Amino acid sequence: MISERKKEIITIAAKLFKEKGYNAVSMRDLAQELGIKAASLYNHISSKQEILAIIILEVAESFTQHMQKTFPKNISVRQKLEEIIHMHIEITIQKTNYLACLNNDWMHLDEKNLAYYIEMRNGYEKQLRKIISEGIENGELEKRDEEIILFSLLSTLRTLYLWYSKKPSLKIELLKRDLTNTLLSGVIKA
Amino acid sequence: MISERKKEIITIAAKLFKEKGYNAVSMRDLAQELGIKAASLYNHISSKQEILAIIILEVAESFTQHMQKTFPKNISVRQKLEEIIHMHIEITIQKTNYLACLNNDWMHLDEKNLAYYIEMRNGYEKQLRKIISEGIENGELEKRDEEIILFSLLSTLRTLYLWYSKKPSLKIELLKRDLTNTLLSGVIKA
DNA sequence: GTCTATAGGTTGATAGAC
DNA sequence: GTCTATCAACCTATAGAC
Repeated sequence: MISERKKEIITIAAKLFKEKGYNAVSMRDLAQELGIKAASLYNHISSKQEILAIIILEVAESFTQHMQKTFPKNISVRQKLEEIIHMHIEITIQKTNYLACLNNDWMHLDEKNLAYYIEMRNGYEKQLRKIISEGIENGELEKRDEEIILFSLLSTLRTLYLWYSKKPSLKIELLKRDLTNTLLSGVIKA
Repeated sequence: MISERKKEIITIAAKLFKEKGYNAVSMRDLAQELGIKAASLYNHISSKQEILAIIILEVAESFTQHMQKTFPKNISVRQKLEEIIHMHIEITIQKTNYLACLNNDWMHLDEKNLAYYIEMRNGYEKQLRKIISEGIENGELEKRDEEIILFSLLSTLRTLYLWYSKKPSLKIELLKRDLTNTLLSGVIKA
């Protein structure tokens, strides 16, 4: 069980990690933001590492679960890609700071959690790659290098948090519509 | 003037910063990689900050210069975007580690250099935004939110280094062709 | 559940010998 | 141009009082 106080610590930590990075945020910084002393943090968490692991693994597991729900569906490749894009947008909006930590500080996980994270990331990419190659084979997608399609899609989705947090006025429905169209159909008028 | 030894220090530093981030690399780590002691580094550089600033500003200035060359050209919007995409690909290949530092550690620049960097980045985005809105107005580009086009393009180009370094077998010409097509025309077959 | 005090280690950087 | 020795500041984490 995670207490309310622990959740609060993790939420604030994620905000600070997003701004300055895991290594540049000290336990004193974190404690100060909560209005307590650094030593008091250890009544709620066991280490700085634990905070990082909770943040990163929560988002990573969320992506994995959603992918495993979408992957086996009996729908077109286009529909699968749309679902995945919308899922990334929703997680970005709900977990902006967590996502920033995952992107910037995953390499600072300890050995065991790092291995688990990389396993999840590889699994996710593998399934998305399979959706793309299915689309190329059945003619839904253009014949292009599948790694280029995979990573140009993923890199936009993974760094969405960077500019979404600068444009909070952007309506979710507009974002979903225009980003999906841009990623799937490009920008040049036919 | 930058001596050969100083260049070597900066090159190795960029490699380490890419792997672990600026704050997780100590002067002792850097010295060890060069086969000397940490104190000896200070015969060549004045501070750890100086190394970071040289790395980041060099790439940032390079992007700015190229954009200022492309921006005023009397060519179509499509051609301008193609030129910018190719420029990003070339800088990514030539300066992979420098680019990683710029992306991950720009916020650790000191006050003065941070202001200069942000000024350059804002200027770059402003000019690219202008190219995009020109394209929407003259009908070359689809009518979409211009911020969405701007940042979906930029986020792929900015994080290209992440996966290019994992796929060094990828031929530059294939990358230029398929990435340009994917970004400009999408992936769905018409 | 928070505090003070502190252990034990690492950090960036300097002084001065060679 | 590199070394050893060292400093002051900072780090994560623990012990024990309240």
